[in-house]
Amino acid sequence: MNSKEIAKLAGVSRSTVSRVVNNYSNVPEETRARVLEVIKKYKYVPHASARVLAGIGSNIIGLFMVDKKNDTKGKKVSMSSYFLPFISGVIDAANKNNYHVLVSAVGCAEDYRRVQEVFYNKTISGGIFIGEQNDPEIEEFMKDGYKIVSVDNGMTQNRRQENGIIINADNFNGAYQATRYLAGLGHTKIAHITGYAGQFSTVERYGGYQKALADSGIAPDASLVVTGNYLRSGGYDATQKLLEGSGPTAIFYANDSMAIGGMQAIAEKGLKVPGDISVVGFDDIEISSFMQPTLTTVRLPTDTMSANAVTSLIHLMRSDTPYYASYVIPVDLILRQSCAAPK
Amino acid sequence: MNSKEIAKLAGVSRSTVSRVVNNYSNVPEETRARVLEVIKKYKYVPHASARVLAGIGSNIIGLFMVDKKNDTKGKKVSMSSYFLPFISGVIDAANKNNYHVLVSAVGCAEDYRRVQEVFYNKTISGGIFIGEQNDPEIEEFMKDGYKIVSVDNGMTQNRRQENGIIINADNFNGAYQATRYLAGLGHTKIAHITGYAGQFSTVERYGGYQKALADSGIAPDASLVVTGNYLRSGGYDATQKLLEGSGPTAIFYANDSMAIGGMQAIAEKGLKVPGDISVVGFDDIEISSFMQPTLTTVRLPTDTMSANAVTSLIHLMRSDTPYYASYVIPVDLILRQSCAAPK
DNA sequence: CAATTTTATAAAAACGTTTTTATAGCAGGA
DNA sequence: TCCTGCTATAAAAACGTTTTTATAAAATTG
Repeated sequence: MNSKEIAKLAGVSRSTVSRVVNNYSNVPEETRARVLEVIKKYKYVPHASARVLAGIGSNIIGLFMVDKKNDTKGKKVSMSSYFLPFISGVIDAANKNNYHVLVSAVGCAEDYRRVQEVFYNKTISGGIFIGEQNDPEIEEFMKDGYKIVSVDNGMTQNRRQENGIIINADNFNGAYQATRYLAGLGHTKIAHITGYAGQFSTVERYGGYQKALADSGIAPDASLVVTGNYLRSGGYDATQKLLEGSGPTAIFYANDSMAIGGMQAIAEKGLKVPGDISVVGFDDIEISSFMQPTLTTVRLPTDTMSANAVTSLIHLMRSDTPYYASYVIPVDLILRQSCAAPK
Repeated sequence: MNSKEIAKLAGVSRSTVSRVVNNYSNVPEETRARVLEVIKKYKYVPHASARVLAGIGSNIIGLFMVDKKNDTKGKKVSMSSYFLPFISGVIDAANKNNYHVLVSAVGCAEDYRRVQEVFYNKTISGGIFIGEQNDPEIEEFMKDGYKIVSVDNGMTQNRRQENGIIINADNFNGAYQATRYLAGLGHTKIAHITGYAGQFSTVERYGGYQKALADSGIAPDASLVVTGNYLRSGGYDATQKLLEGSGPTAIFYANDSMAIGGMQAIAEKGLKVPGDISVVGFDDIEISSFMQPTLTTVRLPTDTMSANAVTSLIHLMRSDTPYYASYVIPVDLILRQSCAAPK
């Protein structure tokens, strides 16, 4: 069933059907009603591709999850735990605004071909990237004028020139709060397991940690900082390494996954959390509130961020003048059971 | 940049460009090379909508997560924990076959309008539904000839007539294995917290439990069966209720979420898992291996199921003769720390 | 070497919309 | 009354492909 047939059945022209479908004003009530009746009767829904082709633009946005920390050669892209609430939030916000969401994962360079395809072939009219990215491909897309919102992005600092929107959690402040909290409990030997080396969030969280130490009058101790990688296994390994040296009384992990891996290493060493060692994470992934003890952590406001991403993108897609914007979303420290004053 | 311009630049006609793009055989090597060069130079990618319109069919499939257990009035649809690996698996399998995935959540009747839209307007050429569904809407879609694979579906029994594919985990056998395992450890007072009343998986898992009791020579005890709802809070409530009566020495929960809620209730009662009560779940969601103690459970083979769903759907989309098929995927009992012999 | 088949490729039709242009009918003003 | 401007709507053009049809040139056949 197409608009031509509907037109014939309603005794009007295709143009009139189109005007009714698109709710234009210049069609008298009587005609409109007649057309709508036929549309309803035959369950007519305009062909999406035909509309896009005619210039109305796709109502699909892309959601791309960038995760290159994992080995993805031939294997499937494993999604970071904190992606799920994002996906759900983005879909929800998009649907509310009458958009559909095409979801894809980007794990290796080859995957960018697929992303490029949907941008170039006009399947989507805008895209949201989530996850650490400082990939030239995304810069390229922005330069080409495609509408892009980048969440948790590594570019904030250096590349303010492009056309696009960047949304980040306040990594620095979250780390600062977490570390200050530990210091406030009386800890002075506060260790830090960092994120993946070189990533923006890693640098920011490390920076917040350092500033908090300084503001608390605690001298930095290089032996208490171990490079991690945001993975559970990395947290486990880094913690083992850390516990070989002069023992800290508290550890601030750059994310929850590593904290969970670390707690396992701590337990295997025969130490108690928080009795012997206090632990703080970052992200507040679902598992964290079910650990024993439950994990004190910095909550990533995923709902705010996903909703913000969608509305920003829609704004970007509707405006024709390119512009840059950067949002930093505040975070909260969630107090649970994994911290205590040092003995 | 469109095919007309490419044609002009390469000194050929649009038809030839099309034949090159689609890798048809009847174009000589020399011409093909010339056209490909221009295409590459100008980064030409054929307009997706134009191709669909011309009859080539969309290369997008829909992935619909059905979850009506939660209150979704105005709120966002919260996704069940076991959806994430599915999404990831489906996207991965689809991408391997050159399909993109449009993801949507279905929480209320209104959401079906959105789903209907993408089917009717030809945005997608097939769809996968995940989650308990016995909704007339899906039946309707199947009847209308749309290509559909339904995973974890409630229809298996009664509606074999439709055109579509149904994939289920072997719920009955999983529950059977779990219960037999508990009986094998020496338990005789084995309780069961069921899933959401009326759902197919609930019935099957309950059935497996009953059969295992019978095969183990244990008389069924109605006071040891409590109706749950697949939610964490439901597991908590049901367990409290259960522990008021004559105490069981083991509990088989119809899913992990309820088992996790239940373990909390058990701990609050001052009882130990597995010392006082053994616990088995179902699904093997990510959290389960991080509980203290780690949770013995029945693993849902999500990878197998998602890959199976995609390949089945592609098969369905490519064939023109409608048919019905139903797959039951075997499951495994994963032994961890939450079970022990009764005192 | 003429007749026929095959090959290469151009031109045209089709897909289903939206948007622009055109036109007929009619109301209002001079 | 005649012109002007507005309303309702039809017709046509445009969007960018694929597919079908047509045709000229080249190769093959007897």
